[in-house]
Amino acid sequence: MKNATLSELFDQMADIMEILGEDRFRINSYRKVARVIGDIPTDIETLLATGELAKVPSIGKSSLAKIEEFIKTGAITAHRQLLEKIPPELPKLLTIPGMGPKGVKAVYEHLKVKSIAELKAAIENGSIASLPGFGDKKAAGIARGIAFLEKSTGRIRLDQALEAAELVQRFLEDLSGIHRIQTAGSLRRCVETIGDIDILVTTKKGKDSEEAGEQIIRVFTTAGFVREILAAGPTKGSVIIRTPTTGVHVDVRVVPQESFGAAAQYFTGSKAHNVRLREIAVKAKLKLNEYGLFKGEKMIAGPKEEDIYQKLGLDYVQPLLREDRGEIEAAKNHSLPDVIEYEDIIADFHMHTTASDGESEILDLVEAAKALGYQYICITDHSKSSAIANGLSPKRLARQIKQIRKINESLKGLTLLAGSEVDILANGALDFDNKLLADLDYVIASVHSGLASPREKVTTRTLKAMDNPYVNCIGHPTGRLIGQRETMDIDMEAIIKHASQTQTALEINANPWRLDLKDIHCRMAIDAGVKLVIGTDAHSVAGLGLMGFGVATAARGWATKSDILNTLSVTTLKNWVHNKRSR
DNA sequence: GCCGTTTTCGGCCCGACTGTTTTCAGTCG
Repeated sequence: MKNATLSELFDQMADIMEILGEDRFRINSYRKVARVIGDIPTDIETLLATGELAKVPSIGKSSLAKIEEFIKTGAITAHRQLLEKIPPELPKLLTIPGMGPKGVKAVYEHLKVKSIAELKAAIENGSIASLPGFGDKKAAGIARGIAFLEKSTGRIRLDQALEAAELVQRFLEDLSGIHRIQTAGSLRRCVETIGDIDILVTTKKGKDSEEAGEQIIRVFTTAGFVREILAAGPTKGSVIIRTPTTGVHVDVRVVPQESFGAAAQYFTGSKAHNVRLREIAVKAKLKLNEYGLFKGEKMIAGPKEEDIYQKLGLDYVQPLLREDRGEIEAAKNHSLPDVIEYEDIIADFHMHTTASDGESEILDLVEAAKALGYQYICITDHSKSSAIANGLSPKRLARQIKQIRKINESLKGLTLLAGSEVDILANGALDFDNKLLADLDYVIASVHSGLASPREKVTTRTLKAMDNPYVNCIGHPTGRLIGQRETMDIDMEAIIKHASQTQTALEINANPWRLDLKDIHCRMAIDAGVKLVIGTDAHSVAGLGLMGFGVATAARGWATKSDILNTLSVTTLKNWVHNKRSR
């Protein structure tokens, strides 16, 4: 799959063109192409071959030719020519907060600075501060930017972001003069990783509301959890807050009450989605900004987010879909999907007990599931090959099945199903024989070893597992751990196609470390008619609470209720399982 | 470079904050 590489190449060309000071609209086109390619889940080579790529918006003739050249030769001439114009390390300077293309150009042209190391030296010997347009404060700011970059672990996981946001939110709730608090940005859209946290605050109406805003920013930026203030104006505060593991960038923005909807829309993004909206506004001779939608001087929408969309002639697009992945077109012609919601979930299909590597007993999980309002859950401990996870031997699993049946007999209000997370062995065989699997209600098959094997191998073994009539689902299909372990090099198109042919569901593992399948693959699977199942992979009672991350990921993949197994009644689910076994 | 219910040429989203400035450019989101 060359999509990621190509996306990077286009971004790199845009970086270099920015430093060279070329036409910004042209640069923008390259950025757009980079984003669009990055969002495409299918192999770009296939799309090119079928002619589909030429139909993708934002990819024009010129980009198409570059992509074609890359597929054929493994390089793009235009890219190589751009690289020849600047030192190879120079674009890296753009990653430093506070360094933009003009700054990079200036330090290179005046001081021959070609790398971050050389920039550091130039700051220390004072030559940066003496550049025209620079100064002591700016030099110090760049030094802080470098330090941040060196310490930073990059984007954080959704659960980490949520925790940090809650800390700030609780703090803000205690302040006076606040009308409403709303998290925005990528966190509200539940993107799998978060760069910085955006929190929107509206002030209560009144003549001193402006002053109240300033006061809020002042108090926020001087709070105890703040490690560093990046900016603090009358309506916007930007800080790095202390967390146990890393620093997190948090922006708080204050707007008047009547602008709440417009501001929520604006700060939720995504940027690409917003640009599209503002283009539509301009065409309708309107202006859209964070304060409202305006016709001339007159505000025609602002307090409510829904009204912004409505006045632009669009159906309301919920935050999870705002990525410019076709939702604007769908909102225009009233074909937005009615995506899955947390309330639709009545079951959890993936959890571990003390029998393998979990921390909770079956009965504890049962009670917790009841409290969550579920109708049924499925116990899925590891199989014997996962020795580190204390995987169950056939004998132990047989005993556990009996135990589960017994508990289920006396249960009221919840059905307890017996399952297993069976290892897919290196050759694609399963860790238990079919006779034992036949005694289970539901079977997840997962790869836990050999994740770095070649594409061919990891793909074939998973395909083979799907052929087994007792395998109902492939657990965490790509094996990735966000920020820690790359995805397996697996042929997702082949997996999805075979899942459809064999009536095998694919898991959305709800653990924020995994979110596997991820959103764009969910959408691809749904388009192919594959069922998805959300599993928390809980290793304790608390783990059951991760369901929301999985639901959000499904919704970001445009999943509706009917795409998700967790919405089926236990009877329908059993019929579904039976269906594959009797094929 | 891309695109077209005002256009195949001439447009292309919007505002806050900072620092270095005498009125604004650069950066960021």
